[in-house]
Amino acid sequence: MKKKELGRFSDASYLILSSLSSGPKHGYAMMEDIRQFSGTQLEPGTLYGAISRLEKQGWIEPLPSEERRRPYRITTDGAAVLREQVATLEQVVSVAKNRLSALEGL
Amino acid sequence: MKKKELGRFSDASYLILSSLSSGPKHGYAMMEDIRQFSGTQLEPGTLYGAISRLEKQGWIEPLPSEERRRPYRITTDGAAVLREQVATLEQVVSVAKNRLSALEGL
DNA sequence: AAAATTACTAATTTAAACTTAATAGTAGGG
DNA sequence: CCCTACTATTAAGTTTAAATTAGTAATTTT
Repeated sequence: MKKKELGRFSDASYLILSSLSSGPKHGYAMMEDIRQFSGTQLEPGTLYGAISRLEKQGWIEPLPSEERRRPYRITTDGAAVLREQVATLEQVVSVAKNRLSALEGL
Repeated sequence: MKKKELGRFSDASYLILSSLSSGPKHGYAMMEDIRQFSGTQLEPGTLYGAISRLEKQGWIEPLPSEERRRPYRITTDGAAVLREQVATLEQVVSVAKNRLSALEGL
């Protein structure tokens, strides 16, 4: 997929941004949250890999860590990117739903 | 991302299935269609790679080729998988929208 | 105290996506 | 009728993300 301004934008990325848009969380808490609202179980390798990429891009930022937890919050840029992504997804979902409902039989 | 029953399910995959749910198309026509309804320009490597994976999984199937075109149509299985995916995406989009609207300032 | 859960790190493998280029047929305009 | 642009696919090489798995260690629960 090509998304000129945004670079790659994976499932894991927008799930994490969605999770952080209800407030700062550390990795493990995101895992739980994402599993609950999306049914997707992100494995540690996927989750923490995506987290460090998002941090590098400036879409999330770390907060002072508590004990052994490393909490993050979404940045202004991250929220903007998520808003854009959500708008696109909404559009795609609506097209897919319309087309599927017109599919005879299948 | 893990999706036990479905295996990987990429952006390119559901864009192609969405495209084919308005009727059979060959690769190039999918490219055009997808660009129009999603704003995503799938490059040939991505598109034809995803097509052959979808065929292998039985979610799309080839029709007799016309001239130099290789048209495909979505299968019953493919439609079922897309329906499921769309339902999940709808759920995720709705959560993200709610959370974003509650994000003060950002 | 043992077991389960929390929380993250790390390494390897697999597979997808990006990029780019090559190929070749077809159509339209000057 | 030749040149260009568009149509349509194949192919190759590189990069990156994701899956898988294992390991560590602290905390909580039983």
